[in-house]
Amino acid sequence: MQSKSMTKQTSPTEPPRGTRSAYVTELLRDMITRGDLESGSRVNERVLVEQLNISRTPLREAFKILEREGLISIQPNVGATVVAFTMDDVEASIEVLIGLETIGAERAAERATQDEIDKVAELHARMVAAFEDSDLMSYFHLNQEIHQNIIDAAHNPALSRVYAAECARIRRFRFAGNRDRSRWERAVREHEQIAEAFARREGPLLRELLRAHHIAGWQKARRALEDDRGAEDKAGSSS
Amino acid sequence: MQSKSMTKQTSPTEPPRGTRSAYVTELLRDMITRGDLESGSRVNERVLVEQLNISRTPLREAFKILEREGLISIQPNVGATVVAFTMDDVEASIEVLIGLETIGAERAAERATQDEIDKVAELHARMVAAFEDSDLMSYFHLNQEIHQNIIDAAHNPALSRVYAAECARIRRFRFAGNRDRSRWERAVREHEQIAEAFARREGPLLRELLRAHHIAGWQKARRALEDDRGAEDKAGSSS
DNA sequence: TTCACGTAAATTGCATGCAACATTGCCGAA
DNA sequence: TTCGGCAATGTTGCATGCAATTTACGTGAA
Repeated sequence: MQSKSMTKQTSPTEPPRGTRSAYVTELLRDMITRGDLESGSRVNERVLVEQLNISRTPLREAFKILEREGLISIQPNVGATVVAFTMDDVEASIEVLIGLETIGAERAAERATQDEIDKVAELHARMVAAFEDSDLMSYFHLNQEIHQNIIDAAHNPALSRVYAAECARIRRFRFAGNRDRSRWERAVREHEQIAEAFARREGPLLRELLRAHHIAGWQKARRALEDDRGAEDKAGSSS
Repeated sequence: MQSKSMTKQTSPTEPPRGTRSAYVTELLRDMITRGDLESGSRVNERVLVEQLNISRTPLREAFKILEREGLISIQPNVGATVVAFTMDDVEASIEVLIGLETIGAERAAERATQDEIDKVAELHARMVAAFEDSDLMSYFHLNQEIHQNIIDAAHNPALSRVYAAECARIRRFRFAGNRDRSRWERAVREHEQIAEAFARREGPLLRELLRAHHIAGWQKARRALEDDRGAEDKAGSSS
């Protein structure tokens, strides 16, 4: 910890490749997504500087980036806090994501290359495998990747960009969707249909399948999150 | 609500209200929108530091923000350049904006308060007045404000946020749309219908009117911009 | 000519010190 | 007690210096 020279090992876990700024941005994003930094909590510069072994300059740059991404909020002369989402906020984001996929689905069905279709098929196969292994983490990531790949197949850079950003904002609230096995199984079946519709370039069908998929997933996730939140409120009011 | 940022030069003793970081971010955004910083050109820190009379720290923070907004691009250890849009890039953004308004229109028709409807009616009246005065600048800003207000009436914070961000990205390319009087007149008539549909809460109609409005506006703007670009290429500013 | 290479200049990335602002805690008055 | 004000502490905002990297340039060889 005391060695602050240019050693490659700053911590046993992560090597800071690229710029410090980008490195710490990604690190903080992960910490927020994973819940290491709680919603609504203050984010102290000094604490993070010591914890992450970097100086304040790149950290503050990361703050600015994350603020623009909608993950933290900075009050001038006061400090940064992790943005606290209400369930309605998340729902609003989902509504936006559905809208974006609505545009993307039809365009993707028109414009996708065969390679892109194959890629989604491959990701889907791997996702099914993850499901069968009950590997929730891999499943989750592959799931996200499939959606992003379909969007990307629309060949609209602005769309890809906005979609990715909005996904990142609410990622931390979407784990909860597939916690019970029955919903999870249903989600996999939905994905099966989605992958097929995409492979057949059936834009309108793809669009509707995606919409239904998101709505169903969010309903489950919302309920799970509300349970969590209720439990939290009862358990940990010791902050 | 006058033109507040149409100032040109930075006096030696500026009034940087708020943080320097926020101040310089807005300044740079305006400079890009206005074309003071050309598309594709390098953005040198030292030059801006001298020109804007601030130090490198807030400037570099502004760079990070603007990069996340999609206005500039930063290459590590090399520097920042103003993002150069192709016509297809702009069209992609418009496609996204249309998609966002599609979601927004129906929700806004359902959820708008009477105050919000009145506000749009008032903005519309002022926009018509600007048109009759041939005040293109005011017209343009009121136009943007109307669209944003309709979106805001959907009461979806994520949507408002994303829409505003995407508008800001391509603002500099949308001036060209109403340069010939006939298109401008037609745009005003379209806005008349839009305002009415909104007032009557006719969601689907509003959605279609907005889509048609954007497509028509963009077609004109694209042609105008392509003419400009062609002329530029001939005039020859190569560097 | 063109290419290669090494050095100098310019530019960026980051750490750190200082000043400004906000927050906390204490003390006294009502 | 409660409230207001003031000092002490902590935190943020910014300027600046230094190291690392890139870019520009000049020299020489093929």
